[in-house]
Amino acid sequence: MSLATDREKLPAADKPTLYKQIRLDIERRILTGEWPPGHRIPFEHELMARYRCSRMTVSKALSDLAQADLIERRRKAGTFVRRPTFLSAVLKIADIRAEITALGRAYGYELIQCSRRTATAADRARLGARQTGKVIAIACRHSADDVPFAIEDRLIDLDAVPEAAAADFATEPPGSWLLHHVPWTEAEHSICAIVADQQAAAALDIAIGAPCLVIDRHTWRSARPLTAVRLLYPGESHKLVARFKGG
Amino acid sequence: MSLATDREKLPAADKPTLYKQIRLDIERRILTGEWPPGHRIPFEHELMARYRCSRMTVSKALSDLAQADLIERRRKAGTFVRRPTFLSAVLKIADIRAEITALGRAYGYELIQCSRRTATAADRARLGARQTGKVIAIACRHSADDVPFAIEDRLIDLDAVPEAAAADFATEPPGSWLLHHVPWTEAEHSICAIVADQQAAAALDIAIGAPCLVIDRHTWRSARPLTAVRLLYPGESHKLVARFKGG
DNA sequence: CGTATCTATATGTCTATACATAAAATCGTG
DNA sequence: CACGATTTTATGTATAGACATATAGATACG
Repeated sequence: MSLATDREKLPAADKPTLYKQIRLDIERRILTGEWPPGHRIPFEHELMARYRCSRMTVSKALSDLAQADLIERRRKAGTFVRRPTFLSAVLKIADIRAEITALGRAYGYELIQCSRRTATAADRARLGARQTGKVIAIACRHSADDVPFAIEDRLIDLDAVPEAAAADFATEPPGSWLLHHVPWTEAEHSICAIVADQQAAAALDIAIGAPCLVIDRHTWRSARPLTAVRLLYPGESHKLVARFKGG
Repeated sequence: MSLATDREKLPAADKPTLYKQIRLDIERRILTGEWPPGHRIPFEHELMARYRCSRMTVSKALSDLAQADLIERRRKAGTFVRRPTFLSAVLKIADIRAEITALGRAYGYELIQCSRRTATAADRARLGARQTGKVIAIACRHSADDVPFAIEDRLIDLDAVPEAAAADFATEPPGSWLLHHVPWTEAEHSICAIVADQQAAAALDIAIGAPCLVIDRHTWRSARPLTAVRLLYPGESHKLVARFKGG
């Protein structure tokens, strides 16, 4: 190693301050699975050496990640990648496959429809995209222990997420694929209740007129729309739980 | 002012480290309205003098509050109390009166029932409280422009929140009162969809069988249950929106 | 008067250091 | 070996100082 000119290459950030770069770098390793849940993150003094900075700086990056519940810090023991909790996962990460797996149930996935087209006016309105471009439209169904769990209707902006063209949504659910391949900066959920019409009732194997929970989620990266998804859950058998810290 | 022995009295915290005490102190002033939205918080060097600590320490407290969207920091201008945004408010703060007022609609409140009793087994189960004690049970209705907006069914643990005995829930909605008088550390929301039964339909002025959104919220202070509330919203006319930052 | 430039200043980041604290690991003893 | 006391160590908090950066407000200029 030579002098302080050869810091490791790091992914770019909004304002590439050092602690943000460190945070993003570690976050990337966690989200890609390079550092799986339970993995011990290098000690602060190791990170100091790796990034050639002071302990306060790596500590700030780690504290940020700890506050986001991505890692857990234990005195004397070290810092570890947390396994995502079901509670916070629902509204934050919202990967249905991980959610069902975490519940210890058998995950089932079924692609109903997947098509690629030039965005219609309705598609653009739904995404909130200004200019015309290509989109992927996906309909699929998630099940737990062979019982329908949710149906998903998604639109992905192919110009914002060109890698999605190569993804195989017949085998991997789009939510999981996106979570692991596409970083996002903002997400908005909008939740309401409806009663099942004939189509929803058939897909979810419930009665017509039964209550359903609808979640519309929009995701952006730096104000650019990435994807819009509508999830339909059977209403009473299902609860969304979110936990917040206020202290 | 004498020497460093006379720091201002601050409310207690879990681990009363200095920056947490500062954070809590400022948070209290904001939540009680002593520092209303738009108010400029003292400059860092003023806070340094007030709390007799270094700038890094007050900066950490302020950064925490900024991350929680309670304040906004602008270079050269200073630090200001943010006016709560509707978006994040819904699932985080959940003060229905503030929510409706922020929408520019006329808020209406109607106390349906309010009683004080020794906690039954059902009450204890609902609160998650271990020991028996006094509780307040409240039923009320919120409306916007004279249209029913939500009905509320709440239980408050009087042992954990003794001040509630003196509150007048005939004029002030319990959610607003609690928000301004009782600090909490954890909250959990659980959301599902149901269809309106006869009673709910009458209270919300909707059809029997119409979809309703149900939010069950539990709030704790340092793992001690404070209150449990069930909110019933008309399902389709209403959307809950929550926004998250992931970057 | 409007506009471009400069300056003062509050926040943002970073360093090097110090001591506190919790808990894992070790040691010593019965 | 079991168990309590001691040591070690990684994180947690705090400090004083430095420089960066954005920008509100003052100033100079056309």
